[in-house]
Amino acid sequence: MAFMIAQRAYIKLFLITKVEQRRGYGYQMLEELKQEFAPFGYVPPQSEIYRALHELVQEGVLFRTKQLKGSDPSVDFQEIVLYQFTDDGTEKAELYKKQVKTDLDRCIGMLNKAVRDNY
Amino acid sequence: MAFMIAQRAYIKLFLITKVEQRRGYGYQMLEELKQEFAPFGYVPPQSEIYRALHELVQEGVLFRTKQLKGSDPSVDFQEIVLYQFTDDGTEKAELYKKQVKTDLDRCIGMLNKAVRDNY
DNA sequence: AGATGAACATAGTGTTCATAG
DNA sequence: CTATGAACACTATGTTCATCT
Repeated sequence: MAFMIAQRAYIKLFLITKVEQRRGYGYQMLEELKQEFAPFGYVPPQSEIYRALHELVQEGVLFRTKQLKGSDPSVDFQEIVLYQFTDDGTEKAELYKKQVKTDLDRCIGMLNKAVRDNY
Repeated sequence: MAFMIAQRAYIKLFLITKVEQRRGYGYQMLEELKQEFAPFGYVPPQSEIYRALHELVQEGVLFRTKQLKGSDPSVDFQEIVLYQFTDDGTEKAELYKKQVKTDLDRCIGMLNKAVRDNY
């Protein structure tokens, strides 16, 4: 058993939830996460978000569709990669979340123990 | 800012507290920590305990004294390395603990956020 | 078995670079 | 500046080995 939860797993969790709420793309979700974690002084690195998304595709949870960002192609040519759940992606995601939940609880327990025992 | 607290820092915290309670030696504290963390399925690796102790010595928090384990040298020749606080070790330890506390709280906050936001 | 230490190998990262509109 | 991706570099860690009683 590893000591703490990995950053990758932690980020994947949030990405899954974001895709649950609405189809999203990497850069967008990255910026949102930066905002959310700002109070903790934690800046999720760009590379980790993309690595996490790639892994979720590899694992068959998400699939990619490319698409132009703006509604008017003559104005906005920016191509983005949208992520959404595969057919059985929702199930797989739920399973994954269940596993991560166990680990989260374990980690919280260990950190609380540190506070209890040493302060 | 790193994502999570490092295992090294986490272990150093417990080692400091153990030395506060009584002078101890590596193997002994390792075994105690193994017991304490067993419920979490976490087995602190031997190498990390020694590395942590060496670092605390480097940082001037602890100092070492060698000593025979048993009371009767004709029976027990096992040499152990006892650790105790240096003159200003207590202060340094307190400062270190204060810093780690901040990080512990931050980590607990981030893990709780994960539970709140994704379940 | 108890006890200490270091060497070696690797995974998970952080940082930088490449590309494109 | 938005957006995606990969290459590279590093550091904390896991595993193994060495040594002694």
